[in-house]
Amino acid sequence: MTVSRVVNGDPRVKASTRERVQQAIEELHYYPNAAARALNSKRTMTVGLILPKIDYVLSEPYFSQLIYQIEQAISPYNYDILVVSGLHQNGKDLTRLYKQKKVDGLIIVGSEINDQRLIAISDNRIPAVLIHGRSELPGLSFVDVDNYKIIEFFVNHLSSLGHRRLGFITGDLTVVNAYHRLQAYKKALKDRSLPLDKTLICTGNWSAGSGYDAFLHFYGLSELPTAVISSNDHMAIGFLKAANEHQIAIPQDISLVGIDDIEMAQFTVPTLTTMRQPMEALASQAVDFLMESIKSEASERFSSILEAELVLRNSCAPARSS
Amino acid sequence: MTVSRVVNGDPRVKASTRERVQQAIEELHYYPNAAARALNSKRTMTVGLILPKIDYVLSEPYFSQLIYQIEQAISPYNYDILVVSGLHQNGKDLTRLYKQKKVDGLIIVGSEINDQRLIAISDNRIPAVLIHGRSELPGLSFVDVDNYKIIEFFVNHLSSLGHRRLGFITGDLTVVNAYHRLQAYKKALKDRSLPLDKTLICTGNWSAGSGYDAFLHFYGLSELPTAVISSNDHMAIGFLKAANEHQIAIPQDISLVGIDDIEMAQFTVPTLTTMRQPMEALASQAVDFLMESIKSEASERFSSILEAELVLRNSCAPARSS
DNA sequence: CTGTTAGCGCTTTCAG
DNA sequence: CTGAAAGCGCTAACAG
Repeated sequence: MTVSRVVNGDPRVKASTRERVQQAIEELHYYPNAAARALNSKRTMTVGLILPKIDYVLSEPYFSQLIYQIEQAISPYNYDILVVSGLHQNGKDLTRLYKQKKVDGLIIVGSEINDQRLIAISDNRIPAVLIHGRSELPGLSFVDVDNYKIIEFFVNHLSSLGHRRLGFITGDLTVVNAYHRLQAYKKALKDRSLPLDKTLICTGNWSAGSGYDAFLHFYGLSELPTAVISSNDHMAIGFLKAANEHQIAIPQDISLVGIDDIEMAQFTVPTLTTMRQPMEALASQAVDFLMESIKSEASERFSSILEAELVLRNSCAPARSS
Repeated sequence: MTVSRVVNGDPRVKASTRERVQQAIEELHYYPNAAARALNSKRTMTVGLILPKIDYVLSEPYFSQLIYQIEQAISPYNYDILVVSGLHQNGKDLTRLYKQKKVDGLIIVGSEINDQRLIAISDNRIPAVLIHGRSELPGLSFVDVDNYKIIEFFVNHLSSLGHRRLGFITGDLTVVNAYHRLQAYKKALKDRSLPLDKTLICTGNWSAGSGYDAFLHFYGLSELPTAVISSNDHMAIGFLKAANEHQIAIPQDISLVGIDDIEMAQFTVPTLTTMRQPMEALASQAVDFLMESIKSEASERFSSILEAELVLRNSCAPARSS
């Protein structure tokens, strides 16, 4: 049909015919059948968005923001997104969606360390990009934030305020990001020749509840840290809550910082000093990389590391002169 | 092919052949092509999830929870979900996804009052169900929470604590839910013969910032309300923040309640009394209704109104005897 | 510039 | 119980 040409913007159609067809399309509310198109064009115009395995992630507003940003970024390409939680059965085989030809590529959020699922993706040459993850696998692109810089900045910031006992609350350590942040903490202490005290490292799992527990852990120590770096805002909020219940004042007794700049960070008492994730850039880069991978059959890798932005609020104070 | 029969569990295959085919499928990592299937079976095994138009929704953890629950509920049906924000262009024509044959039906979250888009859906006999919405349109099912009961309960609760000046913070009044809650507030006051003071009704938009502003509004009044009902937790948290900054103690000076029971409601100071949304039930009912509508060509309507559950925490106190 | 032919990978329907 | 034929709605390649 000539219709097909009009729909696809093929120039080889007389202007007048095009007009007539356009009009008919409008009148009949005609939409081309995506399944039929996908069947022979090998393009589904859909990408899969794989959310992390851990189940509390979706209670974090952070992820819904990300979904939103990705949707915004991909919409100019006329793509839709299929959202799959890594949690359940389907998540086991990330290649399913692609092999079924339901999607042209995958965006994977917050992959785990040594995620075996990524190998299958690379082996099958599935266009894919990781957000908040890294991989050396051929064909796998990634976009991440510079975790080292974030932590290094905070360690410097806090130690320049006179703090020497810096506590650290990790995220879920099976997740790449959490691990990097912990490494960065250790390195930064070393760089500033601050002592590394293992009791000041508390393993959390990103949830507010685990931040609450982290406070309890520190509170049980013979000496409190004078400042604490939390691997995300969520845990910092839990920490704040526990501190409040135990009459430990933030920031007077303990300075506290988080990461992400979730909306709630402005509404805590005191407001939370944190690092804002460049979420829009993260999303749009990821989308651009993925579109590039889908277009070019050659499985190139793209990657970029973005910088977080400091948001200075009221949860830090100089260390008490002792 | 016999393969097709095996894949679709057709019983008319010899057991031995079935085994051999199964094995080949495993070995070759074969997955049937969804586009081809969709093309002649008229089933895409995908549903569209339409999120609200308003852009701050996605900063609410509430919605990501919902996405998660829907995903869980639909996965046994072997369906995937395509997520579309109502915000941008595509949202204008909700029928697009269906007409393109990309989805078999739609789940629409938090529709607006007199949402024109719904008419097109009904007219086109697109299987659809509203979550947090109502509609009398033929073929449109819905699942909602009993907003009247929620508000009525709170009004009774607070007035039985001796409060007579009850403030109310609305959500975005273009949204069905927000409107119902406001109506319920007015009705409940009337039922208890409490005076309706318009200055005690403050129009918010669901965001924490608007809750903050609501406090400021009440604070500017010649007399503060002694208790405030916020149409969601998010705004209650903003309110809490503003109150704290102005040395108004919650609950001593003002009692406060929210709705939703978002995770943060446990981490505020004081913790927030609220109503938990039956989110899992909401999601699974919606999915069941939708699957039913998709199966039966007859455009039946299903609906159910679920009850929220009280979560009593520390943000309410008896009114001061004056 | 427009129409015809063929085929994408499946699931019918109808024969064997 | 298994195979062969036809067609879902589109686009690519070729004629006209």
